[in-house]
Amino acid sequence: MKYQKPKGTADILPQEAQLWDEVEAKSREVFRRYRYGEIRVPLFESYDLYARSSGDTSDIVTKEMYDFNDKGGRHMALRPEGTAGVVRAYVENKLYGPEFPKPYRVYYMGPMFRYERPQSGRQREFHQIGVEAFGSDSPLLDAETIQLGVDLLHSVGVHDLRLAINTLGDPETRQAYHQALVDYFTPHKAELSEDSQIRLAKNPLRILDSKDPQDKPLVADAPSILDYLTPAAQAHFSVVKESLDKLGIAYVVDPTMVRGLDYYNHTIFEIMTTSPAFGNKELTVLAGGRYDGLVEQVGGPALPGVGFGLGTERLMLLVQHNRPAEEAAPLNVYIASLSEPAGAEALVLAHAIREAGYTVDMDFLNRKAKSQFKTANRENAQLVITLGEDELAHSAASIKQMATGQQIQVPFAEVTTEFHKIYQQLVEEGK
RNA sequence: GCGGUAUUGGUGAAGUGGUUAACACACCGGUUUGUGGUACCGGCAUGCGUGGGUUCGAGACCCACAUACCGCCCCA
Repeated sequence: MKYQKPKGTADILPQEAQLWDEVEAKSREVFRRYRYGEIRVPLFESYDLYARSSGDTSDIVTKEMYDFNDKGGRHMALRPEGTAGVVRAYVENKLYGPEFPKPYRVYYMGPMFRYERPQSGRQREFHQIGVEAFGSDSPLLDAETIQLGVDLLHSVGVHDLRLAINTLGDPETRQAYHQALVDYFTPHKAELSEDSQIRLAKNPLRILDSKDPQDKPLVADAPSILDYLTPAAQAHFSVVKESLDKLGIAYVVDPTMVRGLDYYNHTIFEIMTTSPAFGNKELTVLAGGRYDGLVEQVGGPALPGVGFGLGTERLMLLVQHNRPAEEAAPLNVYIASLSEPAGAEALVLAHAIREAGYTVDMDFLNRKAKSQFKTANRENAQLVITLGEDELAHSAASIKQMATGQQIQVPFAEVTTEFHKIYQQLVEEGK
């Protein structure tokens, strides 16, 4: 084969695209109710924007960025996640201005890119649906955002969710906890896995997330961030938990949960689900958190933000798995034509019937009547219009109702102007 | 980035170095005039991911590369 799709990309073919369309439509409806507006930002931005916002030591930056130099020598990167670009747009368009509501709420959906080894539910080009809300540091907004995520998943028929939350506290908390981890792990450095020894120097928080059995006993006894929260961070987290309780949203606090991006602080959360679609493994389908300080870091005012991103491919696996295979939408009319002049007439009638709002297809391969009927049958056609010598001679179409086999003659003029009546008479009343 | 497994028509695949790459499904056509199903008949890979090599002979063996899947790292 001469050309193959780039590694880690996928073609979404019409049948599947229809499902995407439905999921996106349902998402939009949920966002509308929460007063989120759509924002469309570039698929690529300056490399520095992502590098600085995600954190220089994050894996996304150090090994997963899909970056390139453009013809003008600018160092660009395809977006590895949605938040940075949205924050940039928020700042650049001064959406923090007094004329805009706070929180300022936006959602996006589209492709993201990470240069990594593909696996199932994990590609180099993948899609996310995400939301961001700027300008409020209220823990109630954290809770609302989580509720939005849950609603979103419910709306597309995904239940059986497990919500895990944690807090990374404020900068003061993080710094104290970082130090505590270093103090705890350093004496045991030799007992840590090779990966975790590197993490200890780069990002000790990540050790908590290690799946290496060698690290597990040490991680189990590691200090918990919950013991290092400043009173303010403590208070914030308490309100988030109380709000979730009040909303009746079940959750577990997982003090070892961390994020791949450095900009998070305070509340972070993941919604996971176990499904045969994932080989019965538990996978995170939606994740997010608060990122106070990011707007400022990108050059805007010191305004807080909170949001989440959900992996569309993973969601699609779930939705596909839950849904029974539905039969194709019926074709209203197929036009069989038996000669070239008949084909030309078919084109005219097809247009008129489409104008009337019906779906129409016809033959473009000059096939025999029998073959055309076979195709009509396979396409689940309700009516077949046959155009041959007789029909052209009398300027009247033969219209056959496929379910009953009944066939009638109708003048072309009537087909063109009164198709709605004909359809009702043949299809709807026939039921 | 590291490790493992795989790659044969539109699809599912058989093929364990030796003639024309099995079988099935799908699709297309036919069984005399312009009508759907079934049945029957016929057609449908000069080629086995790509490029090299070994051999008298390669879809089968070797090497490299590409891609997919699984695991690690990490993550949506």
